[in-house]
Amino acid sequence: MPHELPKAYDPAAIEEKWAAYWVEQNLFHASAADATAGRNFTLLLPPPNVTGRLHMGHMLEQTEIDILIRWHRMRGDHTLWVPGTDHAGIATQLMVERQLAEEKTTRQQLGREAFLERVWQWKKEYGGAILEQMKRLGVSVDWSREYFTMDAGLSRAVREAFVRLHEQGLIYRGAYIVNWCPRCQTAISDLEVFHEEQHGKLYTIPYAIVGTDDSLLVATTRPETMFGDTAIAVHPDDERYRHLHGKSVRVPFLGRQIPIITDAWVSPEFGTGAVKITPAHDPNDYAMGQRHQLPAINIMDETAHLNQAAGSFAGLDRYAARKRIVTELEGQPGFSARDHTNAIGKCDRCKTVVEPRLSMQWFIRIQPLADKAIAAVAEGHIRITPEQYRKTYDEWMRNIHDWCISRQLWWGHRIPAWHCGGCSKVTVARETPTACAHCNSTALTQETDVLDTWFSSGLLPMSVFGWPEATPDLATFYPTELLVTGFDILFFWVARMIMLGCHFMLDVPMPDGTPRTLKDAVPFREVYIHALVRDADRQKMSKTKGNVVDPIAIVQRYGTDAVRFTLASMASPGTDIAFSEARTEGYRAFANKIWNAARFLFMQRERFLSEAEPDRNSSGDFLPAPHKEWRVPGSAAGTVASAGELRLEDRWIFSRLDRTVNAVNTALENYRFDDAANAIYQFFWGDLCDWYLEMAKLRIDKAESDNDRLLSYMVFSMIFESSLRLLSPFMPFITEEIWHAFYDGRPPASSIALMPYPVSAMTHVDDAGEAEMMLLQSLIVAIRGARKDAGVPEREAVPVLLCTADVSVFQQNLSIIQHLARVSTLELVEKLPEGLAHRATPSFDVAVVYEKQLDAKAERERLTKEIARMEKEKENGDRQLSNDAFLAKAPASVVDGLRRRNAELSTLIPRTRAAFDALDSKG
RNA sequence: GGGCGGAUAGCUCAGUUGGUUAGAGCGCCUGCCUUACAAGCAGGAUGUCGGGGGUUCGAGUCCCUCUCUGCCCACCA
Repeated sequence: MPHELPKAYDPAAIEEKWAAYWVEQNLFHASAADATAGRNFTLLLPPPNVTGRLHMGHMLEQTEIDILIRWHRMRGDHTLWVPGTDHAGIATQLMVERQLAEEKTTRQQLGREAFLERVWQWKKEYGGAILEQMKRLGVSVDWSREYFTMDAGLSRAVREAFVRLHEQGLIYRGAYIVNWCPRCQTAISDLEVFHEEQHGKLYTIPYAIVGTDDSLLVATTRPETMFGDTAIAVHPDDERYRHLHGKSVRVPFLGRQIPIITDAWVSPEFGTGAVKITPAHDPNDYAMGQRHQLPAINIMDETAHLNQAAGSFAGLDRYAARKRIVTELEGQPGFSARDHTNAIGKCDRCKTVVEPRLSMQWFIRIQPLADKAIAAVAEGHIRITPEQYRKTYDEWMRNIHDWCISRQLWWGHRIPAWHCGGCSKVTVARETPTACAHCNSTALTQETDVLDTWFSSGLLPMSVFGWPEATPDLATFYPTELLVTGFDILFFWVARMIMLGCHFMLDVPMPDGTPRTLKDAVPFREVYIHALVRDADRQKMSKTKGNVVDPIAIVQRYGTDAVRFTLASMASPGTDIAFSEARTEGYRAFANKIWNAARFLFMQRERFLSEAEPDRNSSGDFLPAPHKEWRVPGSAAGTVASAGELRLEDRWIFSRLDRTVNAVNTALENYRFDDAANAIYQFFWGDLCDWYLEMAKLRIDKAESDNDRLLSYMVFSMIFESSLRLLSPFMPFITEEIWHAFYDGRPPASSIALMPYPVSAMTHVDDAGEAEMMLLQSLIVAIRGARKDAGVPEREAVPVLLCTADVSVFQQNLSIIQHLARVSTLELVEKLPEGLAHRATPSFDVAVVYEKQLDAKAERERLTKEIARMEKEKENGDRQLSNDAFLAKAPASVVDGLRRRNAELSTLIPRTRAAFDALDSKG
């Protein structure tokens, strides 16, 4: 019995049930086969790392996506949301390595094969956690399409992409200086390095000049790299060093001779104006080494310990070496150290200081890809919202460097390249080759490096639909419509998807066989960058600060719907979200409000013998014609209209709903989740519950006719049902529960999520009705206020005197006024007597008759303020209206509005003043 | 070093192309257990819209400048 809903809403009691129901029913499955009607709305979930636990950022992202997805689905679009997880190379390997460390072993001891087995095992055991958490949030993804970036199909796509890029000459291998993480023992891309200001020292070190007793002072922050020095550079125009051009110096400790060279890159102002050049350990030095054909001496191993090239310093860690060098140089003439702050690069994953290191790596020649990616956005094939990020994207794309895609890890897609033992050349192939492509030797060993994780995720919009096969899925769902993601992976992921998608998909013909252009090669047509979720004090959430809010915990406390609504209502574009539990509490109260409105409805339902049974609403309009769509079983004419004339409040609430529906749809079109949420909130609570429901209550109790009773109940029913559908994308759980109860076991669909979303053509907007209702409301509010001033007990009905030019609206709605403002008699008078609690408005003056005197002091204060405010406003208005320039230039509507308001004020001010004087005379 | 954003009520934030009285939620004050809801109802207080200057008939909104504050990018040892 639905009307026996518990008094307070308990989300825990229903959410698990519906979450499971949605998954079991495979409710959100979409296939290429049923893409017949409506347009496609396809979207990829940014795949969380297998190592991940759900955090507030995920929840915001998924809430926003789910709102949009549910909205589109209800609007009749062919909607697909594809979930999956990312193998997250470094992060996952790190996780398992830690586990091994606890067992006092290492991956090296285990060996590659066994280690990978361990990782798969780990993945099987823990990798699904985040998806399980997502299920709890009720996100409407197509679970039957769940993927993992190392699945066979996706791995095949990775190999295919690699081979093709290689064939096209866009992948090359070579020894270049890269960012090396000595802890992870792998190369990482520029993006995986973050810079941090660090207080260090700038050392000045004397290098003996060959053939003289002098020395050249060289400034450096990294003395330990001196063993790899192959030159000292000065600016060609630096007069201080002109005499040294062409001379040599000796590297301290080693005595090795290196030339003094000139290069305009050197800035004479910094340090001593002489800079040591270490091509194997600094990107700038590397570039200079190239320009001057300098040798590069690698002095460190992969753990950043010095090697044989460092002479007696060999074996020392880079920092130990620095310390010893400084100790040994201290006291030497010319040596000095001063404080110096500079930004140093650290590994994104493990925070270890990155070592620039010369090593053999694989790269993508990025420019040709970047060109297409720039064009795709510039030509409007991809829209970026908020727009400010478009510039960021553009700037990054234009300054892009070749992408180092090889990683010296074990967990990941192994590079499909084989080294030949015979000719030592490389064979790149889709499947394991039997012989070297160059010399036919069979002595092949596969490349040990794996690919950057982002290489595979960059292919996802294609690969999840079967690329490189020309599958129906690829034809139907590519390009996806929208990508919703955080700013932090704009370059890592978004940019890569655009580059790879544009590059490869241009070669895939359109479903009708015509060649594909950039417009349809893009992986998505729109990118929406969502906000960052911070804590209530605007601090970034981080484990170290201990301020991380666990979404699941919050969800358990307040209900998923309340948390979702909180996030939506705070998600205004371009601003971070300060997540506050106080706000969530407020929306839990909102959920409770919805719940109780439902209880009210169900209670009333019991009172009607023949229940109103809403028909399925086929057109999607929330109420294109209520008298057609809603039948009353057993009634003669069987329509709402036949039950009686719609009253003012009925017309008004239809009008308000129509506006709200319009506002919500418009807001969602523009990603204004906040506007959408607020519009619904305001309508449901402020209009429907606070006013309509109260009016319906007394009509149902005391209506003059049975028809009118039924009518008010039915209107409330309809509005309520439409509100549920309107709310459903935001609060899927509670709306699902109540909606099923609403249909009492005979729902028109298996889920409210499959019902049409309310749309509005603004045909129910009733300006006159809204104006009349506003007048009625303002009278009720004025009486309530006056009652309060007079100290009337809450429940006591009192006589009220009203002075107004037009009494019709009040007359027609007398019973509403009497009940909502607790009025015993409403008497129309020419002039209000003095000394009563009183309110003046432009349209009427009203006073309550109550013997207890009002608090004259408080009343005087209130009126004084009121008069001052109005006088100031009038003054401003008068000034503007007497200004010819204003009259000439301002639009007529503004001038008219001001005139009208000023006219109101000129009657209001004296009336209010009279009330004030009346108080005065009473003492 | 370059770029982007923010500063509006005690707190967290809205405020469309400049246009009449700057809004919401939470918090606060007062009164109510009114048979949907005390997670509620009703009433109420609160702002020199960061400072200064300018454009305009009119500026929270546009321009300049200053202060404070986030964030991103960057190979100067």
